[in-house]
Amino acid sequence: MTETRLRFPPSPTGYLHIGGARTALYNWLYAKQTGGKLILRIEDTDTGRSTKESIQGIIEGLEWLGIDYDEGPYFQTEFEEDHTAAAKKLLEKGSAYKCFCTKEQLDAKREATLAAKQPLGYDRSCRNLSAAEIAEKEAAGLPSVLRFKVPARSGNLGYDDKILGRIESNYSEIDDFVIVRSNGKPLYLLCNVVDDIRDRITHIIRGQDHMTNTLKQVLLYEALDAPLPIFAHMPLTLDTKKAKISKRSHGEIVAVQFYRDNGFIPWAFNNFLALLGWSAGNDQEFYSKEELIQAFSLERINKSSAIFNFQKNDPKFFTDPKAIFINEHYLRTMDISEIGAMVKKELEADGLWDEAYDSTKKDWYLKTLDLIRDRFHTLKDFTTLGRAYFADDFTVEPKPLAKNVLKYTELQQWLPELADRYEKLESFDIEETERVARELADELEIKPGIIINAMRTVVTGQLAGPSMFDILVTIGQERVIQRLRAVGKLFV
RNA sequence: GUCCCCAUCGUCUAGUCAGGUCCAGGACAUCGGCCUUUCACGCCGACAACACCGGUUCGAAUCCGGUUGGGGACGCCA
Repeated sequence: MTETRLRFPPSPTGYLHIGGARTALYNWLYAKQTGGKLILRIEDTDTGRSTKESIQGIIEGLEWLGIDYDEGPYFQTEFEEDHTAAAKKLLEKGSAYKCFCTKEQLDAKREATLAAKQPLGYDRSCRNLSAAEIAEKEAAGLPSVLRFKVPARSGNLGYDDKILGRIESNYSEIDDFVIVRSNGKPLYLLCNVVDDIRDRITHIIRGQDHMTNTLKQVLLYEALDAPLPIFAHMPLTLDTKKAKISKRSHGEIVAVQFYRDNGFIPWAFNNFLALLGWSAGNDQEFYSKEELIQAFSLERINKSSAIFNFQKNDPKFFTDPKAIFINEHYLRTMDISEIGAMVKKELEADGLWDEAYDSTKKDWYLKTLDLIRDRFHTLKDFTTLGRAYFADDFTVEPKPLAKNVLKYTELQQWLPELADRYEKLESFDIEETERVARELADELEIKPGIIINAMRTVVTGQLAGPSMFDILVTIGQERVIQRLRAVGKLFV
């Protein structure tokens, strides 16, 4: 059996978005599963729209996701000779012809046919120009494009799609498409096929928006005497209004980079993406990398498009709730040292990182993360909601401040009193801190909850968190005492 | 307009190819409850779908036809 060879060919006209990332992921999964190769090819022939930043963004995005490739990145513009040679071959063998129709003429015709509600498409007026006519036009200096000559056959052209099944269309429906611009630059339809032939691509997994291209490209493979690869057209990702997701209309929320910058765990995001349009046929929803590679299959990719379920300005979910749910799952179940490495980057970025967390305080660091990670949603939460564990300059949130502190002015005496008692403790552990706090509440004849909730607010700034006495021990005697004594400044 | 593709809870989906075990299963979200010093987690429960109409059949989510709906493509973009 020959080696499977897949490719991911983004056009660098914007950042890597979730649809592209999913396409890359599916190609990657299939390559891994079959022991094949994945090739990254940057399709930059649209020089007007391609940008360096975009290329960089795509490469970084793939790297963050952990989608690695075996060859490339290749750049399509570097293979212009191949494309031109193929165009020449097609012209010489009569599979293509020169067309002298100008853009203006074509635009006018298109409008007319549209108005007449006729099928759009080139009217083939240059298809049967004689050699003399062509020579005459060229002598007059008229520019021309090269068009592919769709074979004059009756019946249907088709191919077997791995996801959709047999796809067919009548030859009469296929347009004589342009393969070379008037400036001599070959176009996508041709370049893409020439590159795939050269790169010996065996499987093309791409979006359903390419289906009409595929019919044309099947003809190109035939004309170029190349074997046809296996095609698989994936469902598209749509927004909640069922419109195709695009960089332009949705903004950063559909960019892979957004998820990196908002504290997603890379594999969690892949896991989410994999399930958006594919399932193994059972109820499993969390997959390790190895499990997913093993379980993945082209045949089980859904035919119908999937909706990326995010609501603009949703106060509770900043993106698809399921994506967040999956991220939370990994956040709580991954090996704590792996979490530690990821949180390290967040702490570093915020200037909260202490080198000792990698050495003498490593044990404390990992235990603390383990203690607080249960109620977090993203990696970002460690430096925001969890700031009080790593620094003294955390903010006290208004809600718990009002509810748990300001409501009881006596706390200005009670908490310092508790601090004094804590200072005398020889063993600052869970049992002792709890005993002392409850004892004080008893003496004051108040509910322990008042003391405990006030403490939570003063010590962590948060309304909610882990068990209070776990927190005290984690934050440490000295810091706890300081924070309890400073309660007064919250009342001003 | 023309061609192509698709159609199960709000969302992701299982079940469709090989019709009965499906008055349709799971997950997220939502809403209740339990647990709890808080909030989460966890657990328990509720809500919620076979687009419609015909046909085939003893029997249809499943097969066939049509309708409707949605999407995609129709560039000297990729």
